[in-house]
Amino acid sequence: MEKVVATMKQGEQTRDRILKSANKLFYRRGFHQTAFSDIVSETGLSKGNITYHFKSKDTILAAVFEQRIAQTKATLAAWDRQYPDAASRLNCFIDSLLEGKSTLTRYGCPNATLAGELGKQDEVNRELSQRIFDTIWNWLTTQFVHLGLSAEKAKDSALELFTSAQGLCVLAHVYNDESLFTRESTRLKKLIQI
Amino acid sequence: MEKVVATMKQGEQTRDRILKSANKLFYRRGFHQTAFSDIVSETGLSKGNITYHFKSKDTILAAVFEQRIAQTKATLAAWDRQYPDAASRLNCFIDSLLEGKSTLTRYGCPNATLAGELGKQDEVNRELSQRIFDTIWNWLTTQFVHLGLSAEKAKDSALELFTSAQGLCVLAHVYNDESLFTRESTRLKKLIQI
DNA sequence: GTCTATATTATGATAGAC
DNA sequence: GTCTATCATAATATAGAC
Repeated sequence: MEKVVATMKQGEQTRDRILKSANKLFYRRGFHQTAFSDIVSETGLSKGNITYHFKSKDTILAAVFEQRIAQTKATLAAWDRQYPDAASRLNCFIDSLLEGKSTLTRYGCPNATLAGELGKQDEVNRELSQRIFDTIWNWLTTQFVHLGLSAEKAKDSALELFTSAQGLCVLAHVYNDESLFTRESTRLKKLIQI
Repeated sequence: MEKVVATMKQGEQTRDRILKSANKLFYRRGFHQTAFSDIVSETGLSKGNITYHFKSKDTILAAVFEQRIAQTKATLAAWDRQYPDAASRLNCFIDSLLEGKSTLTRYGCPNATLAGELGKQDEVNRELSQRIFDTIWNWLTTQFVHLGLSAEKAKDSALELFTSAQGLCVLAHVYNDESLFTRESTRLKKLIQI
């Protein structure tokens, strides 16, 4: 989970601030459309200071990926702690789409759009995206197993739910229409009725 | 449809050649990752000549969009002419995914990835992507109506099929695993059984 | 650790010869 | 209509003062 700011040293805080801003910008503008100067504006730090903490833009990207992977795992672990039953946990997944629908519509899925931009040529970045997707797919599969499905069937159900969610993000983004999320939520909820 | 090269004037042929190369590059590398010099290499033309036909990179992009919209309409119209029944036409849609699975896995859906890259800030480009998506969604809806569904239900079924296809493209791309297409094709085929 | 200033490249766009 | 050559700019990366 996220460190409490008060317990961080100054350099650590700065590093964290850079990462937060970069993550936001890479999501909202895209990686290549985010210039170094954008990160300067967003953080309020100097270019030199940012370079002190990350020697290149690619280094920032790698750190952003690591942060996203950790964040994804943390979120899923929190749901696991909060809800003892798989049905409620799967509900969390769908509800998180509905709660984030406004942003997801405006900018698409953060992981899919970044993967789409970076995965075309760079194999390394594609694999980092894959790690995030794998974390989610495995977690979904585990929940369906808890609902009583076989390993095989659970993975299929997880795939169906995951692809539906991703497809929904794509269409909502292209149409700039967040009502697609509520419109399809009924069907999504049906997928978790076992 | 595409003009026959023999009937084109020289300038028209050049213009067409630029468009074809740019479309390919924008798909495989992304718009911002495609430099002017890449189009020069791909076409074998000089930079000056390309500029003569399109005054800027954005002008090329706009023309690529128009070409894609026309191409999408042409493909769907061809299926309409070739197959009298809606079931066969919907089969064409699914089969086209399977036939293109290798490229779709490598680079994602050409329209979704371009929309993901360009739709984040530029409203105009998002709307051009939307026109392509709308062409497809409307066509799918029409087919489901022909199968006997009400206008409302047909649009829902079309949405489910379309989102599934898009989600599939996202996951296959991230996982670099084209077998996901064959794996999910059974479920997709079920969606067109009315 | 943080800043300002500079170097280096590469990109999109233009000018002008043929 | 097509080419070569050049310009202006914007972006990443680096150097060095405080």
